[in-house]
Amino acid sequence: MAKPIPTIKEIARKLNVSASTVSRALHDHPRIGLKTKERVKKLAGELGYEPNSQAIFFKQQKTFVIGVILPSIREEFFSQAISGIEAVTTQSDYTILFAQSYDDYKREVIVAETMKRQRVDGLIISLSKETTKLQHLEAFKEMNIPVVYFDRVPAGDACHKVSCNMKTGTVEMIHWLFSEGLKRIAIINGPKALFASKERLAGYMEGMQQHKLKVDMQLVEETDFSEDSTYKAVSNLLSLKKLPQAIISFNDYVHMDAVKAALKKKVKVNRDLLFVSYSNLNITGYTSYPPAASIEQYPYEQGKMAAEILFQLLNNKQNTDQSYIRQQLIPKLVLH
Amino acid sequence: MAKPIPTIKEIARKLNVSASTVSRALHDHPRIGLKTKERVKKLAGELGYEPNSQAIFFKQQKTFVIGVILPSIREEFFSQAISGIEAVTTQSDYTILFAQSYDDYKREVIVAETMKRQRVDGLIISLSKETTKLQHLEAFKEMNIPVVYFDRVPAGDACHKVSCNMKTGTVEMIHWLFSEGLKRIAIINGPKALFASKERLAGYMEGMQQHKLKVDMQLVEETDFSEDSTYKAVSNLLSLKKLPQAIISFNDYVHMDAVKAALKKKVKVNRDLLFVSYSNLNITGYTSYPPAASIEQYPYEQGKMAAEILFQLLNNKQNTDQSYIRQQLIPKLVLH
DNA sequence: TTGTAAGCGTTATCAA
DNA sequence: TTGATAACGCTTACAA
Repeated sequence: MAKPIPTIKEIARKLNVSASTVSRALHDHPRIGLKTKERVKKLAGELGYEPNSQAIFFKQQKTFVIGVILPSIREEFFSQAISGIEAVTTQSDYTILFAQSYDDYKREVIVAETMKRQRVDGLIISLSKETTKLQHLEAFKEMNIPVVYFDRVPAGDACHKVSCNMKTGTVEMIHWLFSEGLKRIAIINGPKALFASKERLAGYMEGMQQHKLKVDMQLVEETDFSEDSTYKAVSNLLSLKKLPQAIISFNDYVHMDAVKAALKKKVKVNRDLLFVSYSNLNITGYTSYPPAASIEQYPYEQGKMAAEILFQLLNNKQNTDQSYIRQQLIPKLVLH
Repeated sequence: MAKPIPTIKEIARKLNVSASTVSRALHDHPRIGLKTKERVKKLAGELGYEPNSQAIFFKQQKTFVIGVILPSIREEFFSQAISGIEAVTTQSDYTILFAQSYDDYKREVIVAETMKRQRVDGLIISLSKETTKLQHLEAFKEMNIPVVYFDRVPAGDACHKVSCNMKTGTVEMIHWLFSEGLKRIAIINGPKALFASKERLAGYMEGMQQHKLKVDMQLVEETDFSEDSTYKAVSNLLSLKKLPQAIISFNDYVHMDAVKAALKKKVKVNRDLLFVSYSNLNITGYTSYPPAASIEQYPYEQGKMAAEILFQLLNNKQNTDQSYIRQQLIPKLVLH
């Protein structure tokens, strides 16, 4: 059954020509005999010859593979993002080596190692929520493998990254809430380590101050994204003497858990207490209590842009220009 | 800036030993001098040596990469499945080359080609809903690359596959509906070409007959999974003279669209008309009208089993045993 | 205990 | 127009 894959050598042997001739014939090299070319192509077709990319890549020191590491593909945000990445890579005949960190720093290090060993030509990553150190990724740079971060990006300037300016988005959100007459605005933020959390907080502060609203730190809660943690955050907010009039959740998943918690506590969701969120995912459309407003973060576009930046870097490898590319998308407030 | 990745040769040169010694030292070959071993390892560490897997794989004629082709990772079903696959591959130091067919046959062919060129060691695939011909996948067999299908599997016997026995599941569902006193049971099935659709229909027929219920083909609708198509199916059912008492949707996404449609038509969902479904996805828990019952299809387990079968095949490559492995999971009816 | 050399499949360079 | 050869990085039989 094992009809082995023919190699150039075999074709050469059967045709009594040299391997290089076969190679050239298959590549339509200009100065190769027409007859030879045809003979070679014919036999190659019959034998079902397939060039061995492993060998080619090995020789070229390229793999035509880019690594993609995401916290969790189950989140619609990331599944959309990877589709954006895929849209770009397909065009360039690149493929995607995929792995999840499951928001676990150790796993992120391990899968990064694996991808490094696999010699991916480039890496696109959205950091795990636990990640603070970046040695495992700095290592790529040393090997001259470009790394592009997106969405969950490091704070510093010394990296290529794509993200949504959540500060701006949050300011806009508060602006809208204020215009609706709401002044006691709470936020359930993500883990402090996340850059995205810092941005949200900064936007929260700035937005409140712009409208001369007092910032009450009791209104600032935090979740590690587990349902329990979000439940606790909601509990805390609902046990305050002065109840909040609106809750901004870190994203739509937190939002859904927050609503669940609020309903248990008999809150009249979006009547007594307005829930708003980030991400603007499709699934909220099917839920009982979608957020009254959500900030669209364009995951597909973020993925696409990250991939585009990566290819830009790959094509300028020898380029001495060592500046970093940083793109910020302007999020859009979507009312529901 | 380009500190190039050191190779075995360089280490050998700097240490005035041969490349083979370095290779053996790094692999803890038993009969290599302790001192040499240490010297080599030390320098390798200092230089940040990383074995070039490309070269190793090239030599071993293996890639330690398996291809995974899914219709759409945005569906929770498939994102759970790939996590199951990943759980297995990680243990064996394999990585996943990932691509989506977007339920487009042509795309499926293209990405399959790409993976073949990349010489994946094996392939796991869930077919696009358009796929009827399998040449693009037969080609893998000829190259001795094992292929394992899961969930959306071909009908024939001549392949390795994992799926949930949806016939059994559907019979069980009808059994339960009957026990709830419902007799006019409609089904919104998927495209006829899908094996999964055939199984559901077979189960529907059998279930109805078991309970001596008349099978009325007007109660059997079909959707191509688009919201419009599902809307039309629901419309048709609701315009029947004798209205159905229950609707079985192909999966939870169809279910959600079906409910949306029914609500537009002023149906009292799950009161006048009971909605049940397949998949038992988490997201339905957040929706206003989760299915009254859903058939758990164990996507994570299916992915895991498919990967396990694949590794079994990879480890028995020379094995002459050419029988096909076919696994069926028994789905579970989950009441909500 | 270590070194030498061949080989994996392909392509590029040089020579014929 | 075609052929011979070397090279990519690594492993491994065989030789020393």
